[in-house]
Amino acid sequence: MSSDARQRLVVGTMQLLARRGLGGTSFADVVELTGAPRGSIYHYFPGGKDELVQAAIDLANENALTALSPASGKPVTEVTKQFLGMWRELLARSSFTAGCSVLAVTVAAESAGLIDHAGEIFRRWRRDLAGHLTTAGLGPDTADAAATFLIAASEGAVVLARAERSMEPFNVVSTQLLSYMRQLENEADTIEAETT
Amino acid sequence: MSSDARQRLVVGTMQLLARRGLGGTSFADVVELTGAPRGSIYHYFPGGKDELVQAAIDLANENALTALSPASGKPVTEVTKQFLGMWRELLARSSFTAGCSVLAVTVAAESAGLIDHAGEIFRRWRRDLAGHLTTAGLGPDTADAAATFLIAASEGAVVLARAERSMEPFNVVSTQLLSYMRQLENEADTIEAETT
DNA sequence: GTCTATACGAAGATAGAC
DNA sequence: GTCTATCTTCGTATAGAC
Repeated sequence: MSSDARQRLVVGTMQLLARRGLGGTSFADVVELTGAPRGSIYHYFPGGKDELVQAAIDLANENALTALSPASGKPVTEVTKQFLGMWRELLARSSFTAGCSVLAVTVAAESAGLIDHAGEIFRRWRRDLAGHLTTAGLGPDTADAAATFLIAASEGAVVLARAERSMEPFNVVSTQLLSYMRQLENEADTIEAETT
Repeated sequence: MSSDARQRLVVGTMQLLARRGLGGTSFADVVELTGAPRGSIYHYFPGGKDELVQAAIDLANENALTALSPASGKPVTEVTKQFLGMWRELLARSSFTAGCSVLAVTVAAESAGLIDHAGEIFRRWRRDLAGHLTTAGLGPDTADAAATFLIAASEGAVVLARAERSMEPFNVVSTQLLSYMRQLENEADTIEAETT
């Protein structure tokens, strides 16, 4: 398979971005981690680092959407738990050394194109998550707002957990978020009961 | 004043960290931005970049605590607005090119000491903010949780706003947070009314 | 498709003059 | 306290052989 090296490069770059940030991720690091041929980088990514990084956060995007898809059709709290679980697992498996690669790129990008790409990914997450919440019974506006809130608080919680090297702040935020979402769920059920 | 150059270096480093991240902040950048003498860096910070960055996020810490202090003694929603206002102003003044320097260091730090330092700052913010919320009438546990929630969601909202180059996600999160905090305020008032 | 070699600049850090 | 010069390492990127 000719694109095997390419895929390894993308996966490795995503992991390194999540751990060391954009400036801390060099080609040498990526090659060392993945074992991919050095010559493959510019073969598959003639645009250089920007193009490789873009592909890496695209992968992070797809991974997130995939991780969220089993929550489709489930209740609001289940969707919330699914999203939180994704981040909790990342923190646990990495012993708090990894976070969100899209966030890492956002706060360190030097090219406007990379920032815009990160922005599109976040928009995509917001839209996708809002879709799940709408399916779960929330009104469109409520779902939109809740999705953005959920993403922002989760991202922040991951950063706090990394900095403190502890799951505690993440757990605190998870509890608050679940409480908030449960309430939205109840309000939606109440409205539905009143109007049917 | 002999420490004038030192102060300029620290301020400039903090600003650059907030804009370009840790890896994107070089001594050359700092010297150019601040106009400080090149020779001053290792004179005031013999520990090199780590020591300078540490001083920079210490300044960010103090700035945040100072910005929050006028909220002391005010209601829960006022404390919340004060905290959110600090970040909103940063986003607006920088046209979405700047964020939190402590977050930037957290996601890109290569030395354990720097991460731990960032962790201590976040802990400090959580404690300080919880103190204000307790003064405002929340119970200690509720105040602790709400403070962490507020910080996490704000940090995440700043990242989303930067990525999308828009205040919209930040506004959405602000609204949700205020709604949540208002509710805690009401619950606390109710309990107080019942027990007095 | 992948390799080695290398160009070229920039990074952090150090030494010694002033 | 500040300067210039320099060391060394590392970064991205390119060229050309295989």
